[in-house]
Amino acid sequence: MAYRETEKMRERKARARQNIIERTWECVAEGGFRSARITRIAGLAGVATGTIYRHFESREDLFAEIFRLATQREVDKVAEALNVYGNAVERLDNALRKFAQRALKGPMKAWALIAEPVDPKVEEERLVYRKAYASLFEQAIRDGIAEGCIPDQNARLASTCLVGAISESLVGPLSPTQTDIPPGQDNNEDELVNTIVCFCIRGLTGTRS
Amino acid sequence: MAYRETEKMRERKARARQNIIERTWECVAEGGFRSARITRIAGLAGVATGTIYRHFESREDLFAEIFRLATQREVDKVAEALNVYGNAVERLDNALRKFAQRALKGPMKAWALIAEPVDPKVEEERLVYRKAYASLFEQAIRDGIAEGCIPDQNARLASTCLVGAISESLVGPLSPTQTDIPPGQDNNEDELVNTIVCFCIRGLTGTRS
Amino acid sequence: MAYRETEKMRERKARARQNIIERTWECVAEGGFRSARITRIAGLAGVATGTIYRHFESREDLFAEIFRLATQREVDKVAEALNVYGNAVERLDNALRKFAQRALKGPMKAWALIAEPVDPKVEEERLVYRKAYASLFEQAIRDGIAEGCIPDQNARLASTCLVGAISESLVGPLSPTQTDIPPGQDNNEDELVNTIVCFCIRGLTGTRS
Amino acid sequence: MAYRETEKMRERKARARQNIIERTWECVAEGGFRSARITRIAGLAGVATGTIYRHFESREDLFAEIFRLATQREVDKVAEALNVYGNAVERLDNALRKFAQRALKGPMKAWALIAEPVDPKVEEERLVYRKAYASLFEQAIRDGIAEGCIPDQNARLASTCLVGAISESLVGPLSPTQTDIPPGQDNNEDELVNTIVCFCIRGLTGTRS
DNA sequence: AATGAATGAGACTTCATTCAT
DNA sequence: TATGAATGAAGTCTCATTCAT
Repeated sequence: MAYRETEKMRERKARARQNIIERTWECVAEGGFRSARITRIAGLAGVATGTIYRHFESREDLFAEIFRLATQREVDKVAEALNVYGNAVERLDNALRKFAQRALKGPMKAWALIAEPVDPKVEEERLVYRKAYASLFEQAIRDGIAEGCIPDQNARLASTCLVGAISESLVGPLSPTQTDIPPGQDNNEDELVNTIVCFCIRGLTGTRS
Repeated sequence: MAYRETEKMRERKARARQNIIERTWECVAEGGFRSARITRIAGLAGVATGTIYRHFESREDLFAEIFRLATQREVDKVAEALNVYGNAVERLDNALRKFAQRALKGPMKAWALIAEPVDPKVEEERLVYRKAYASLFEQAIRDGIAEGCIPDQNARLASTCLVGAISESLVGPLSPTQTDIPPGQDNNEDELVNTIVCFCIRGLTGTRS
Repeated sequence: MAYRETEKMRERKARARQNIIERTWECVAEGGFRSARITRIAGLAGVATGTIYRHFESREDLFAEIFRLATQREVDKVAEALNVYGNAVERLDNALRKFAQRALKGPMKAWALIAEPVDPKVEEERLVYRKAYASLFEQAIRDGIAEGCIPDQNARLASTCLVGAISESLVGPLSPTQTDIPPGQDNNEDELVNTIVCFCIRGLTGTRS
Repeated sequence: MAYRETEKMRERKARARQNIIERTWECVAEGGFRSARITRIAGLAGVATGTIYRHFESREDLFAEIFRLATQREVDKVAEALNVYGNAVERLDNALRKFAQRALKGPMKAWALIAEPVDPKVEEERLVYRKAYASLFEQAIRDGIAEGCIPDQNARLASTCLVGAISESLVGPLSPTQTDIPPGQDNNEDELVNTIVCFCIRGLTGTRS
């Protein structure tokens, strides 16, 4: 019979691609981009290595795509969290909390997106990502300055401080090698997030929240 | 006499070892640990690759040693900066400024010590390093709380936030991909350091400094 | 009616095959056999790669067929050019000129047919092709010897020399790497053809034409 | 004991390199550059693949070196053959004969040097090689014109014809697939060389030698 | 009969480490 | 003790061919 079920095949192909993407993201979640081998990804996805190359031009391109997708998801979440009802400080508080919570859930993923050294094409995506974050926070800070709830300051630099404080505070300390921190009240995730966000908000506003 | 010979040899060996260490640190300053090749290190040091292995068990061990030494130097600087006359906030301000300035002078070094992904043995050293920093800042924060110039808070977590905010703010923004930030007042190194340190101090104290 | 259907299908199939052949020859004209990818041929022909394999057993078989057809065309041209009115030398002069001119018009094609290294099955076809040429020229040379306008000699070997001299003189010098020959009178195509053909005729006749 | 026998090792290394070169040339003699695999070369040489890369930057560089060496040998032989006592025609006759005889001894080698499509770096060497040949023959032809034993003509073009006629006449017909030409007087190597060289000389001089 | 996604062997290359000298 | 040539596992990528649809 003729090959008419193009639709079905297209779907199947899309599924295969999606599968590769998900398996790749799994690998990245395990050890970052650098240690995600094409052979391992193919193995996990249950396809031949060549198949990866039918869906993506190169390892770098695959990673760039993964990065783009994961990043978009994160930025969207932050944008959404900034979009609640309230003044700028409240909205920033909400967004920072969201950002921190998500990073805590997948530290290696967060690290891969934020700090892992990557190839040029992926780094290019990261630049876009950083700019997206910077823009979001920066605008919210500007709003706060206009509203009078945040003192006048260099909004751009401040937004970088926010991302930095949270990233390192969460990603750094929680990286695999650091999970030996003795458990206790201090390690309670909620308190961790709370403390960091308070630090950030105070850093911005200069007031005890 | 035989003893003198041995003495001489020991000294010579120590010099060789020191030389390898210094050349390795140079390589790391260029491109981080990952891109520091044994062959290049040997080349710079003017010895054979095999000689490296007479002084260090493996590349990883060499790097761990490098890390340990570099780290100690940094921690010492911060400790020294914390040791000035003044109240806790002033001392922390001084230390954070020192930390930020040093990171700015050698961003790649700072990145290698703070954020570059490294092999387990090196990561182990990093943990020690983080703890050393944490301890120093933590103690200063506790002092501040006791003095009443810093509000009561989780000192350990706060110290992590400090390191994180500064690291990412400096190492991140100054990484190669971010050098396209348009030059201007904002890029002035002093202002950069100033802004970040203020953010940190406010984050700690909750007051506009 | 069933028969008519079959007839129509046969025709359609023949057209598809012809299309594949023409597109393949285009690819060969671009970069020779070696760089003619099945995927590219299929793309140009507007069919799937699998379809190629419905018409030809393998890439090698496809190339062998292409070679056979192209070759036949060339040999026919030479045969035709040898078939003019005149003595053997004049007829050979005419044929060599034709041969040279055609090679000049499509150097890559000529190179693919004459000199490109190819797989066994294609090489087999090349043998046939060479023999066809040899036979044509050989017969003309024999005619010339009989007519007395060409001195007695090994006609078969002489015919090989003719093909060789022209092929290399045209295909070799016109290959991409040699296009840096400074332009001028020497590069005039007509003069080039003229010189080579004269060389060949002199080689045969031993007289200054 | 200290590593003092640098001389010995240098010699050994040179031998290893020489060995690789010879084994590579063997591979080329079997199937040309294209089919000479690094793994096979390493296997023949009895070394690891990595060893090849200690002596040569890349496969292409190795081939370029092989080409350079083989080429130099050939050009030297021709230069030497042109350097005998006699007039230009006699010297050319001698050189062409030498050239033809050598090509006959190793057709695949000759083909690899003359006509096989190769990577850019190797092609670059070929250009040098072609120029060297062209220069040698061209000068001899000019000498002949000056001496009056060769009629005035485009010496450069003529020299190309010579190389072409011989190359194709010998390399083409004698390639592996063509060895099924029935043996007989015609296939006698001496006669073959003789015929081709006569053809060439007549092509140049326009006289029956 | 046509499709084209999937296959997977095989090619080149890198570089930390070893060991005869 | 120092040397550095040699090692070889491991990585990415290509492309002719197959086969379920």
